[in-house]
Amino acid sequence: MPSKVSSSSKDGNSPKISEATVSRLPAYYRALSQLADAAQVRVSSEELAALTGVSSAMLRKDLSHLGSYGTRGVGYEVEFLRYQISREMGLNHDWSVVIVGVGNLGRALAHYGGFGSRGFRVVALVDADQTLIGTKVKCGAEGKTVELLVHALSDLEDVIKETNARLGVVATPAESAQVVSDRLVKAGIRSILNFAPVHLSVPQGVDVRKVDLASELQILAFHEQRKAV
Amino acid sequence: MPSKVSSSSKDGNSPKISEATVSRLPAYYRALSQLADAAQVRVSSEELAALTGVSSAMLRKDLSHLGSYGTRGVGYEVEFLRYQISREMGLNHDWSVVIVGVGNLGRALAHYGGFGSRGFRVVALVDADQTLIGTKVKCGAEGKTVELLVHALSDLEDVIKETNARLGVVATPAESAQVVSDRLVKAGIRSILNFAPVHLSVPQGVDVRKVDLASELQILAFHEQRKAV
DNA sequence: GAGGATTTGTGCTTTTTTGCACAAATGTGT
DNA sequence: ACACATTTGTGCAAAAAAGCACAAATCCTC
Repeated sequence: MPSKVSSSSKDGNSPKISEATVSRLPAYYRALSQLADAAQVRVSSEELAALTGVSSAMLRKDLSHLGSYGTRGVGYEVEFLRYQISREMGLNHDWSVVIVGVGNLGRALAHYGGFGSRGFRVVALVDADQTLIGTKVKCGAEGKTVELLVHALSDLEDVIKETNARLGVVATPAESAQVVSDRLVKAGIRSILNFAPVHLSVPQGVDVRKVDLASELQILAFHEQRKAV
Repeated sequence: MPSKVSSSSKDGNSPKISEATVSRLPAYYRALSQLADAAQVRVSSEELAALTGVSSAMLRKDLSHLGSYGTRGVGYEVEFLRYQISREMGLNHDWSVVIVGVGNLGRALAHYGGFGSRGFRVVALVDADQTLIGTKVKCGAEGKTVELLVHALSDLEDVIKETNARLGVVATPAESAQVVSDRLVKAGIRSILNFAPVHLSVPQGVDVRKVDLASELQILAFHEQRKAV
């Protein structure tokens, strides 16, 4: 058999990048962005691994799943690798995000600059609270803030259709999270980031990622307790 | 060898609960709290698993690492199991938390009710911004809010000593996160929850958990892109 | 008090993830 | 042109996690 057969870079069937790898790609991407900002041209697996807190072997294996983008004896080109990761993760185009729940957390998320700078744009705010509906909330970090109108929860479907939102953020109290989630799914959203401290049950094909602040502290507390011998 | 040798419930050496199990205990604890609030007395592994989004077999194996707290043919007693988990995780006493960085996110965290209701108490706020230092910020959810003074970053060590804080939350911009982390460690903090989008390097013995909002959205975006066939 | 219906706890298997070590490929210097 | 220093990519081994299936223990009914 000759050296290469047909591993065309865009096979129909994706080569199944493992979940563990996917969860680390954002960190690599961020570190590469930092390096690019600092005008660094090349980076070794050792250096990039140190920046992201993984072992260099793991980093290389992770990257090898995307393709063979490094040069032996040299390293990786920062901009090129960054582009490849962003393409693989779908960050080369913007993603529209709808935030449901405009309490303290929802507002903080709307303000958060990290979203806008990484291909995410908050395009809609929704809440059930009558006293919030119709008010305007600043979105985005300093530099390019936009004011968004808070829509009624009853208009959720329309808002999603109009804004073409693909990602939904649930920042409501625990009690309403499941109901909101159901409506997001019914409106066509298939990717949900959940900040409410409850498990959301969704039909197959819908992804939910949960961020639970209290849980994180509890995990820390567990280890902290063990340290105190 | 006879059936049981000496598995006394409190061995000197902890029986090594796996990290994956630890990361799920908070979810079990929360679900049990809900059930307790609803005055439910018993729960089966099947029911509790459904509430937390894991398989019943996994739930049982997780719980078996803590001890044998269920009754075959019956299930688990809600209050008893809840207590056992809380004890194991060190939630039977309060943990003092210092939040560094009182921007949008830091304030949202301070407000967040989920902390207080689960054994965590925000006891100090610290920031480097001169215009924030000395101002007062409301802490805790509705019901029992407390106003806390924002201290100067330069007083970090004193504040930690006075308040006896054990857990540190980094909610600063990425640029300052590593410096803040170093100072937290130097002041004796060995458990850090990091919201800044950078990897913190800390000496051995210090735990860091990272919550990265943008990363979560990126992971969702990755899967969302794959769905679009 | 015996038999059947439940439901836990766990040994074993399978899958996933991590880690090691080294061959393959590149650049460099003489 | 050739030996040598680097650094990637990867096969293989080890460890961790998840899943299966069933024996052991309990309750309920008659």
